[in-house]
Amino acid sequence: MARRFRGESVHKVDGKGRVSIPAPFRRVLEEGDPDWTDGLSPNMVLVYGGKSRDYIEGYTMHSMNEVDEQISGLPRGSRSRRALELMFSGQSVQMSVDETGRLVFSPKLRDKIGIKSEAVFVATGDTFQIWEPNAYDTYVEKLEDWIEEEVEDIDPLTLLDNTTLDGVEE
Amino acid sequence: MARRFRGESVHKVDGKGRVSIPAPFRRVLEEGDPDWTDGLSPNMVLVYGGKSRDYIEGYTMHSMNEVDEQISGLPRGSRSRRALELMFSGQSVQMSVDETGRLVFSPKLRDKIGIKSEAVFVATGDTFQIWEPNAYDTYVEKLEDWIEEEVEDIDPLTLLDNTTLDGVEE
DNA sequence: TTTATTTCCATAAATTCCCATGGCATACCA
DNA sequence: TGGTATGCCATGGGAATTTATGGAAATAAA
Repeated sequence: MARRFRGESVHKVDGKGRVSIPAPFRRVLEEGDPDWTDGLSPNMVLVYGGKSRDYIEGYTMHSMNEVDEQISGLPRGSRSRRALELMFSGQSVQMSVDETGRLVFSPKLRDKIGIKSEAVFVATGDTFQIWEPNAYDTYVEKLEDWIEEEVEDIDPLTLLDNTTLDGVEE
Repeated sequence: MARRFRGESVHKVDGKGRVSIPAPFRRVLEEGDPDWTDGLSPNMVLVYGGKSRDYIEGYTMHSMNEVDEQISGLPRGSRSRRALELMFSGQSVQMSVDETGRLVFSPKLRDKIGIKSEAVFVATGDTFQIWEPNAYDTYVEKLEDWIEEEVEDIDPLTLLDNTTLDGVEE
């Protein structure tokens, strides 16, 4: 069972676009890179596709391979396959974490989500997301409000019971 | 059936945020960590999400895996899934109990529930809660009052009969 | 040769690791 | 059966690492 990303934290983005990856995330990236060995810096993939997404998604090499394989399973030339290929092959970058645990956002990436001087890293299971802080706050607030009103009960886990498939919007 | 947490106790929080985990809880954490073996220190997860919660929730690795898997079962991108991911992946931390049986609360965690120099650990079945002592007292009082007035009967166990799931909002 | 990238040092603050001590229990023993 | 040993538990202190982050030097690109 692969280790999962967990936690959220904010990091500075300097003029060159350099950002520290939260240390615990690095451990997961290392474990998730089949080529990684001790002193090396792990590889990973950032997906910035998805027109309406206002975050970038980070994958371990392992998770990305899984996605790639699933896509390969779709009929060649089918619309869904092409769409997924565009997003996960085209609109993504493979990069390696540098010696000091940072990665570099190209201007393109920064523009995509409007990052200026800080970025938020948020775990979401076997991937993580990178947000512009304000956008993230807004997102969290909305989601929390929704939880409050949806879950009269104390425990959000009751959400697991609602088989109600509420719209997969956006 | 997995071993359950039981009991409540107060512990000092030092300047670095270190707190001893009640020894009996440690035994449960050990049993609940699939990777744990004899001399090792068990891993565990603290969940601090939930806007209106004024406590932090402790999970064994096992319980947390169960939750994670259930969440993975929800439709990708659905609102409930995102809400749960935010709370259980984003707003949580994995950590390991140290050699001396302690764990470390980051300032962020301490702020969340207002912990200063002491913390209360309370068992709640297969998870436990961590409270700021005063907040906990208040909570307990309210709950006891509620029991008094709601349960004319002498035995609280009669509550088991009421299938009525009325939320105990604080 | 200018601008943009990488690499390579530098460092303060945060976090982990290691060692230490007083209390309590329970086990052991003569 | 009074006393002593043994061991775990709660807590503290300080040293040793690891992070996060900045800046300069070295390379590559335009």
